[in-house]
Amino acid sequence: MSRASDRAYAQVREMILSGELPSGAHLVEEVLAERCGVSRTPVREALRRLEAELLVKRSATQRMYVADWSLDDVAEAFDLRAVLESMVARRAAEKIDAQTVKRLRACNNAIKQAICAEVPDVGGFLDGNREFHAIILQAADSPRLAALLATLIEQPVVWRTAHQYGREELMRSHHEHDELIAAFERGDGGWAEAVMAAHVRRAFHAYADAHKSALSTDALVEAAE
Amino acid sequence: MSRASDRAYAQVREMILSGELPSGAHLVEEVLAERCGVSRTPVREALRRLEAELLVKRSATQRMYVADWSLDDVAEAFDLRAVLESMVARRAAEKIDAQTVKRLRACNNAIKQAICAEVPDVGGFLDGNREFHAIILQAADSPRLAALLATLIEQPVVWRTAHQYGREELMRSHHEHDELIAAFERGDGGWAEAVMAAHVRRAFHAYADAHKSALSTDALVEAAE
DNA sequence: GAGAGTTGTATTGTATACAAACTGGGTAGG
DNA sequence: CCTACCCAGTTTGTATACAATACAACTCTC
Repeated sequence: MSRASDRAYAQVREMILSGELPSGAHLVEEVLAERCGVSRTPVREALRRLEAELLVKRSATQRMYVADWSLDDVAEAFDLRAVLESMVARRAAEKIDAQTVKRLRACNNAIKQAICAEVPDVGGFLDGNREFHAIILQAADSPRLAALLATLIEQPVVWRTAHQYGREELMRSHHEHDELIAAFERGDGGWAEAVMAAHVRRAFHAYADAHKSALSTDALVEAAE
Repeated sequence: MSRASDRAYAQVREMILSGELPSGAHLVEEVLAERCGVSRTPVREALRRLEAELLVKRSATQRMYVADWSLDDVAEAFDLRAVLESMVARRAAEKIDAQTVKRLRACNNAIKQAICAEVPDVGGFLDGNREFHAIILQAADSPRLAALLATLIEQPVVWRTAHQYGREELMRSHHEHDELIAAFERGDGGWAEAVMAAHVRRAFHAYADAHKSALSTDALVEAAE
């Protein structure tokens, strides 16, 4: 991540996801270039990548704006993730070796440690979670699938969701991972696929619930003003 | 397609798919720029797009090469297409209106015309086919799915396949379209999904068969040299 | 006062120049 | 003979200048 275009990508992405650049904001290359401390060239590259992720959209006349993600959009993205991650799980189950299963188990143990700390370590949970899914993606040995998922990784959405989780919900996630491991051990692609689909769909509903309560909070704040 | 980067994209892509730039060939920006009659800037943009489609890959040191697509890679791509197009079909079936179904029917009639000409009009078939799937994609109203499929549209593969088809096989494709329309009329997402999955998977095997005979031809040619 | 044309400004697209990084081969030292 | 290193030639990354296009405000006309 030392190249200028990577920094620009990371920074602009962060500005969007943090809300510093709100939905619909016009993204002017030169302004972003200055804020990132680089020239327009790497900013352009970053914008193309963000466009592919649908985080920014362009008008008919090539101007770039921050896309607005409605709950429907998030639902659609989770739908896709569910389908693709399930496919990953099935392929992984059919190809995985004993040693990789061992790594998954170790990783899921680390996740459990993070959850069971005195105060749940959400950061640790997220790192473990990321690694767990990365190992599976690698085991699936499918560059195209990996490429498609990369454009869908709404890690920030997962992040927000996890922070809403209580210990109990984090444990449910952990147990689903266990079930995935069991499916992998038996090389049962169908089982792995089904568990993964449920895993992602549950995550979506956790997000949606959090979203709804956030909306009501916003409404309250607005009413108070 | 009047912007230089679009032309560069189309031209480089064509050079790759036609075999003018063979698998593994090193893609030097300046050389491509000259061949396309543009500067390096639009070529770079084109290469990033092709990279996202996995038509070119980059080495650890940022050099670009033409990716080599084994039969396994093509199989993986078709797998993905089958899953995603099925999802498109299901969503479309749940949202489509009568007028759009009418357009599909008209489109499929045009396809039939092309097939039933004295000499089958493969170009017409391909145009109709493209339009048919585009209408469905539009009806599914899912920008993310559309974006993902765009990076998978191996139209050239479809093209090669269709040219191997006889009239009978073209008609089978036509009849599958009819069945899709029937599923749409009834709003039966499950049916549409299943038919579409079969449609794509059959296309893959048609490709694989053609590929195998092409391979033996190649082998013969090599042996003769 | 409304609408079409016009012009100045803002923004994106492309070309080019230069800087940084990699490649491959040759040479010195072990 | 092998290894490590270094140097010239390539190739990619970034900055900047300029061209093309879009936008918005202002006329001018009716």
